[in-house]
Amino acid sequence: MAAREVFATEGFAGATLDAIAGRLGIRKPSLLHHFPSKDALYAEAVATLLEELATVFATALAPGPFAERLDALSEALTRYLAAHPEAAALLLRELGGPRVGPPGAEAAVNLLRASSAFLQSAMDTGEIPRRDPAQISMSVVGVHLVWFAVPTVTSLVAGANPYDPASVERRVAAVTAQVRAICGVPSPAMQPRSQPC
Amino acid sequence: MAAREVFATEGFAGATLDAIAGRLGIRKPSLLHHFPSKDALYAEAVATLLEELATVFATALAPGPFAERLDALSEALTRYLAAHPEAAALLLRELGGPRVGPPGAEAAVNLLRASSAFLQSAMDTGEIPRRDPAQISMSVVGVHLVWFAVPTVTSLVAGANPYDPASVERRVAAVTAQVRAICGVPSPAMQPRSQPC
DNA sequence: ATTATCTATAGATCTATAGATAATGC
DNA sequence: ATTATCTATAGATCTATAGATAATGC
Repeated sequence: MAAREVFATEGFAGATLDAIAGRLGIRKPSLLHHFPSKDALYAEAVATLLEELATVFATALAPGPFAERLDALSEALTRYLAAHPEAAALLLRELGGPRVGPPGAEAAVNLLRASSAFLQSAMDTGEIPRRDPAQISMSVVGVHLVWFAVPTVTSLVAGANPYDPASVERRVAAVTAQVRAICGVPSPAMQPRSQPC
Repeated sequence: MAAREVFATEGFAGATLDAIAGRLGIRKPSLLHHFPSKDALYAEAVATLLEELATVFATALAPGPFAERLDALSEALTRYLAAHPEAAALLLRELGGPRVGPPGAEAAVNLLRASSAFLQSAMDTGEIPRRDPAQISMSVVGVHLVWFAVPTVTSLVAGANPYDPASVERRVAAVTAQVRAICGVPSPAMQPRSQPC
């Protein structure tokens, strides 16, 4: 949606109804015909984003061994964020701002709790070492979001447009390995010293 | 500074000069007596934040073995962000928004390049496996920032106020281990399988 | 540092209009 | 075929407020 992009780049207060309507090719009063207020428009933008994320989670977390499910989740999230350039910035703004409230905060917290429960079950079966799942979940979210939330900085530091297909592939590979490492999954590439002797 | 907090929580457009002046106990025209414009006030807030961060980097990166320097940096950054509750959110807003430009973007990119160079030197000496330093630097920044940038969500997921002293200690311990893992530093706690046999 | 004031603009409301659809009459 | 209704759109307008300036006080 056009509103998402404007809210993501300009912030709630900086996003004007004129700008959003302009992107849609209509006038401000027409936009307000579809939504009772700017707040309602914002709430809808955030809600649909979180619904899409919940779908990504549910799809990626299909049955299978822990490491594969973790990789699937990392890859699916990265591809979603790459395909929706406004998503990461909007999420960070929404979750951090004073506007956190239903439905934004609750839906996001539910996703993070699902992630923590997923990690907890892997700890219970001994697949990964016991750690505080909340500490890991928040960090994994950070790894995923920041790369796409600050595209200008990312492209300057990485030397490539992060939305570039080749760039996305490199990010998928890097993030998958990094998330494994954070969770404590033994990854051959990350632990060259742990070869059997 | 009071302006930092308002910019961080409300965003640039949402931060009113009245709100900032109110926190300072003065009136709006008095605030504009010290700064020529709102933009100048914002630029100053971001610039001083990045100068403080540069100091934190410089202090933590004192000579020593790579792993110790990395831990010192993780700890120093976490303690700085915990002591300045508005810093993480302001950084993410600034680096992600359309307002990225001197001095914000340049100073931040310099810090990230310093971080990448630090990692590169450890790869050159074989202390950590060769990876793209930019991919690691951005992820490490994500790990550090998001935890403190969305305090409402963090406290709901972690079940504790992130600015609480005990909570900060737990975060320092978790982040230090996670950053080591992302960088590929063998950490006994994270790699129980790599004991000599 | 303040009070008073200026100017611009934002969200929101009101009224009107145009195309499409449904219900009704012949 | 006609009338009524529905839906989306727009221009004009209202009200509030934001950033900024000028004049003044201490």
